[in-house]
Amino acid sequence: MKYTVSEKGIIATIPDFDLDETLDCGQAFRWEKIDENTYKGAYLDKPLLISKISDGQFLFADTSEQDFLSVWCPYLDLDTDYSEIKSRISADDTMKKACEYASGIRLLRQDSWEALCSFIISQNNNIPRIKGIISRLTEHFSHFPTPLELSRCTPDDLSFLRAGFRAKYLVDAAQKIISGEVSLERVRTAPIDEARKELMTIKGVGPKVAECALLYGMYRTEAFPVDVWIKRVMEKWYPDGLPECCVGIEGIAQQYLFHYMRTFASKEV
DNA sequence: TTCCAGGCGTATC
DNA sequence: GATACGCATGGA
Repeated sequence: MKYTVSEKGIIATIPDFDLDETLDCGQAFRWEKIDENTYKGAYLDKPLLISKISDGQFLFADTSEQDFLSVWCPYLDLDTDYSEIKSRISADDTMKKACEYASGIRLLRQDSWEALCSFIISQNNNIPRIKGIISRLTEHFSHFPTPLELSRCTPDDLSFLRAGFRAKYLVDAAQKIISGEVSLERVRTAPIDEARKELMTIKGVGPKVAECALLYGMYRTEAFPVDVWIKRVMEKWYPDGLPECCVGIEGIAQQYLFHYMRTFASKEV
């Protein structure tokens, strides 16, 4: 990772990276686009202003060199070679097109608890409303609430969220983590089927939410969330399953396919 | 007004 | 195990 420290912040050269495609593509919900080339957000309650300053050049402001290295590099998955990943999965023709269409996607290494909550909130919901609920959640607690903080709430206490029927699911997730009934650390390293099973003991966590928590919150790249868009992708191009070149990184392939189908192929019909 | 949004729990067969 | 239906909320 090449970078220099300037008065304005850290200037880093990052290949295969697009702010919109990575921070505003439905994998994270706390990033706010404040102008054409800048996003404002936080991770582990550390703030960041990140701007594209030219092709492949990004400014990290409102942060320190230490946090750049220990927080933002891992979070943005900057040590992973996405050119290599894209080259590998481009052995498949449709995948090649999807990679070319949204070539700046990166899989964020998000916090597992926050991702779990975010995707519990996401069910039968739209992205603007998901963002609103999470924003009210973090503002109310002045940070993303811990499992302990949420476990002490009743669904009624969370009515300010306007999360509807999902509030009770958040409380159940928090309580199961505090009781030890579910351990996100155990889930993180468990064989994928056991991991899915353990997550799905939480009320409001079904196959889709479990898969999203694994992929986006635990960097389990073999997790493959299937929503309506990916269902269409599979019916259209992969009726017999994903190609061999995607084995082990189905979740990353899914990111390219999701974006491709939503913003491009959906125009065909 | 009605439909829908990166689903899931429950009832019913 | 498959399928239908309700669910909170708010924007289109």
